[in-house]
Amino acid sequence: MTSKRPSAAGQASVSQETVFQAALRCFYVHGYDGASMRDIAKAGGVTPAAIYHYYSSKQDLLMDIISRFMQRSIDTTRSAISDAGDDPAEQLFAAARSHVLWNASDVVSSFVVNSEIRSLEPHNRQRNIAQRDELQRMFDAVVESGAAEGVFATPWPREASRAVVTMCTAVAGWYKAAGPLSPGEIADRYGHMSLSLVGSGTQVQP
Amino acid sequence: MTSKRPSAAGQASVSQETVFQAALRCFYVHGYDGASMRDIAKAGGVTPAAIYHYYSSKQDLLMDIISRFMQRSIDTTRSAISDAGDDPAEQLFAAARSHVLWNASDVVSSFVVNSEIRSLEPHNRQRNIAQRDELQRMFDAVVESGAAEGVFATPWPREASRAVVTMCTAVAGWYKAAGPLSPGEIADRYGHMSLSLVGSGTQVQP
Amino acid sequence: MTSKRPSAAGQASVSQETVFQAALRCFYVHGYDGASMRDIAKAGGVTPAAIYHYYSSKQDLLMDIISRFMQRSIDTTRSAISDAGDDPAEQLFAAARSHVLWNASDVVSSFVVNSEIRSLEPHNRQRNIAQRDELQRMFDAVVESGAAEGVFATPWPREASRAVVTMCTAVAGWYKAAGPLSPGEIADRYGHMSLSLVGSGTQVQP
Amino acid sequence: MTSKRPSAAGQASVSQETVFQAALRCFYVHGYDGASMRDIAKAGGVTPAAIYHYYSSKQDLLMDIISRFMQRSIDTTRSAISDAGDDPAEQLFAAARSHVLWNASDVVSSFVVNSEIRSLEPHNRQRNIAQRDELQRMFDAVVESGAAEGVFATPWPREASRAVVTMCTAVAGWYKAAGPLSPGEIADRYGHMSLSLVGSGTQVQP
DNA sequence: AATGAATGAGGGTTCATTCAT
DNA sequence: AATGAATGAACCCTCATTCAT
Repeated sequence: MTSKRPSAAGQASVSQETVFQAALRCFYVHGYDGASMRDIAKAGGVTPAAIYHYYSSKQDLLMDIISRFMQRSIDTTRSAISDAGDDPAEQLFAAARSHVLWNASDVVSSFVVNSEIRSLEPHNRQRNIAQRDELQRMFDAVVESGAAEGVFATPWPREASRAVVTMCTAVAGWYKAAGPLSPGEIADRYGHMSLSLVGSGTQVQP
Repeated sequence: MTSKRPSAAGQASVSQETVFQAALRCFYVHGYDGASMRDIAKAGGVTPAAIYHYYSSKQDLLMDIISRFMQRSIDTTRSAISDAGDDPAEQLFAAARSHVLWNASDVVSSFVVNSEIRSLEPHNRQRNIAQRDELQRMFDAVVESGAAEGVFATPWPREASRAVVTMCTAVAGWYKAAGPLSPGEIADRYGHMSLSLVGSGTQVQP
Repeated sequence: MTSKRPSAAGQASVSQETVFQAALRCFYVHGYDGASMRDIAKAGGVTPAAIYHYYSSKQDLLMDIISRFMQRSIDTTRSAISDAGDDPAEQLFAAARSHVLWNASDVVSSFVVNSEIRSLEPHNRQRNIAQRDELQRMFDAVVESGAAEGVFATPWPREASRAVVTMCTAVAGWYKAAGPLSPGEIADRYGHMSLSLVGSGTQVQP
Repeated sequence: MTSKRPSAAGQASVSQETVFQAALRCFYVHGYDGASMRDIAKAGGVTPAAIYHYYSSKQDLLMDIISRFMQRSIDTTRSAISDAGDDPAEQLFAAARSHVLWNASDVVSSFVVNSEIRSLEPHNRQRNIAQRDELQRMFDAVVESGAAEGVFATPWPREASRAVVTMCTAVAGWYKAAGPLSPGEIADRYGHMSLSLVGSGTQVQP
């Protein structure tokens, strides 16, 4: 049963957003099973029972967190590609760059989204897989078109595409705001490494 | 504190190995917090209390699983590198290849090891970080020596090295024995992609 | 840490009082370690989990029982002494008498309080010792003033004072409501015996 | 079922004595229910299972500890009285004195014996009550004979006798070997206080 | 919108005890 | 005489969730 929450669409109440953020932080620190509804309530400054005004269950909370983030990942990537013109190399560079930036901009969400998929119940997991596939397919399309045009030399476009998404997503696992590199610098480097990975001969010289 | 188990060394009893495997499978399916000691006991065909003959706690079980796997990851990689001769390109190819093979050969362990680090208590996490660093440093050394010798063109050896390990490890996240590619084929491709990533001009043509 | 219970002060809820009484009885019959939370819950007609609405732990329950009783012991004794005028003999008689009456009036609490001190965790035990000292010191002051004024002949006021408190407290260990003597009669006799113990020459003839 | 141990009579094996002492200490520190058989085994340097060679159960261990101590309390008191001649005052002085000495000489046993009676199962508790009565009756006899002869002025020989035993036994609850008074000095004082308690006019001047 | 009280199920862990060796 | 392995029951406590108010 889905909650009475207005989902990604309508304006969520202030309290709901508070609960959402509290849950996100708790799942990040303790994991889905390790975080209790009491923990979340305390972190959000509300009563455990109050959470059930916005979410029908703990699972519902997790699903909201994951699906919202994934949808924005998709939207962000789509925009980056469509703004990059027609050159597959420019498109891949832009897609990788934006994916790194997006994940580095919210490492907490990114980590939860990528580590708690297992905690989704079958029905929700299915929807999640669809979103992940949608994201992956955008990268696949870019790499495959580059391979078809001959600008990417890789003989395995599918593996390369998967590796690109994987390594860009993983940035959230180690990125620290206090590190020596800015998110933009890291994103640039991953853009170039992605081009290397697919065997692009026309990659912009760093 | 730690159990009477002979650790990675001596011959563990049959029952202990049974418990170990049962715990591994349960952690894989339900996660550390999601798996109960009763689940593990049932999966191993023993009593919950019997587990405590071999492991002092649930945490002790997780630590054994993780540290054993990490140690073998280190040993495997070290052997691969030292058997590969003096050429950094050959070394990186061999290291990436063996790392993919190792993780694909035991996706269950690999997944648990790479997703339950958060569940380690501070003391154990510290030891785990040391092992992860040891593994990463072996790849770093290869990439850096290649960069110093001029056989790797990458301007960012450190990021490239991290990306290589990341993407090879992640193979366990999607590899299925029933897939179209054999582990050896996948490993080969990742070997080559790793060389691309570091800008190797001397990579063997696939 | 400590529960939300209003302690000795405010009005405790009916359910909390029920739990308190159930725990008291269980500790009396089985001892602290021998009584289980399930026993207590059953005795109070509630669920085990419900107990944790009022008390944060089994230890918290014990501490509430002990500290409440001790505080009333102190208050009772203080009143008795201050109502007894200036004569140390009258004061000691009154103090011993009221202490016997108090302990005989609630042998269950008295027994638990005096036999489960060991079960207190260090922090709580410390607070308990302070209360016991406060009670003992009131008797000490009376005996010492009597010795100083020469109305008590005992050469060892400190030992005598301790013996008085000991023997009066111990009444709870054997007093039975069905016995041949009323609490008042027993209290009178212990008042006189206390005067004997300190070598009072002016004790009222029984 | 009683154990195969040779009871208080025959020569106990060295190991059994070790187990006995370990149990005594554990019961002293943690209480009967609070001490586990594993605790006792560890304290005695043996295996939990080994304990069952000497004692049939945990309860059997407690009973052995309590009944041995009580029997010696009785024997000690009987000797003291019979060695004291015919004067009830001398007898009471000697009995109180020896009882204090005995309890102060083994505060650990004394504490366990006097605080774990509740932990005895019905059958064993009955036997314990018989021993306690036997001890009390020896004091009663002395006080009553003194009252009959007119050398003790107390109008309540029974209460006085109980108070004497109580306060002497309780010495074990606070006596510390490092204290300012030697056991002998404390015993003397309690002997004199006992005479005061029964209203003896012929008590030896301290 | 929000709460405090309550629940039944289950959490990790320890228990006294047994038994084949 | 002594052990290591094992058990079934029970331990204290916390869980997600409900519901009258």
